[in-house]
Amino acid sequence: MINRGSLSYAYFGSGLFAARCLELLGVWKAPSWVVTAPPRSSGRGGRLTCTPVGDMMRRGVCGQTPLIETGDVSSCVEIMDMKKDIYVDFIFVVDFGQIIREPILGWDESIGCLNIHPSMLPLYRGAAPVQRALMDGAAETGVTVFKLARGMDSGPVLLQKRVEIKEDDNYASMLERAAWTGASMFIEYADNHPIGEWTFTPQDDARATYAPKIKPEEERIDWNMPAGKIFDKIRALSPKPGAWTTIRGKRLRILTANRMSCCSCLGDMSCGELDMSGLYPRITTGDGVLELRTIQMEGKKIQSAVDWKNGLRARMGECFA
RNA sequence: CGCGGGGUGGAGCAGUCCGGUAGCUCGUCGGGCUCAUAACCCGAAGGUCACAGGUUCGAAUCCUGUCCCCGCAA
Repeated sequence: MINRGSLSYAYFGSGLFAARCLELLGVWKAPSWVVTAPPRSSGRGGRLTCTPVGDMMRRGVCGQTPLIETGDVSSCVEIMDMKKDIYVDFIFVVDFGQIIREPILGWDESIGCLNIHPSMLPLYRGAAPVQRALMDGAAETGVTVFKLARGMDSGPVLLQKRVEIKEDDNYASMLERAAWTGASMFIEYADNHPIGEWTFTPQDDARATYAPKIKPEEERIDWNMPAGKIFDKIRALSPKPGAWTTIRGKRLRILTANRMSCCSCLGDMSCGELDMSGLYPRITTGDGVLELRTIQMEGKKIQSAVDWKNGLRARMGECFA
């Protein structure tokens, strides 16, 4: 049974994950209207920058779909008017960045607000579920479609699916896989189940864990940590905002690295010390050795660690700080 | 007008302060050594030093303007 023609939804989203989910859902069925955060002064020179969702809408990915940009959904008159003018069966709230309160939370003539969250709720509730799962070195995470309730990411679950985390995955690749999995899962369900038959299962709050936003100080690498932990941090923050260290007083971002399988015994080298003898630079950690693959020096473009090494004119025993 | 770094042979960089025949690591091509090699040795090609103007006997280097790339902070 396909009821593709009868479903309608509004879409509230701001970030990258929101933009990607919207893109995928839009192929299936375009939203009736979209809400995102307003452009804000950002980036070099403080120019106005749209959210990824706002940017996407401006590029015409959703055709002429109306777009509302507001920093305060709860008291946004345009949203109230839109809701009156264009009926929707539910609202998707994805990676939106604002807490949904009354009156919008109470707009549940049919379904209310649905959220796509890239984790196996009740695990990793909060702002940075993908990054936290990667940082924890998890072998899998998931994606959940649930109904918004008052507590953060605590509402009853409609759909849920596991997503594998591979050794070479990072934040970007996991975000993509979660968006793809979440959107396909939802589309398949919606195409085969009339909205009246959608069933929700409460979360087990006792099992809940939290994934707080990444704080800037967490982005710095402590070379005294074991190689595995550092590796996970690099993946979790790659490509943005990037885990970093410093050398010669400048910031060096590490986008990709490898754990060295065997030769984790570089004699008496100290933590953070560089070994430039191989093709790729290697660095000693608290436990084991990491091989740098892709880096970015402050003020420079992203480059292969090989290129960086070639131009570095490295001295013996140089260290990251 | 938020702060700052950078644009030099195919790649990454040094040289710029104190103007004077363009250098390093790597790659490419040719040759050699080797059972062999991403290893080693020898050799070669390849650059309007972002662009425009100015100062000068002479500018990658000093002055002025333009374009492009990037980091930080918000």
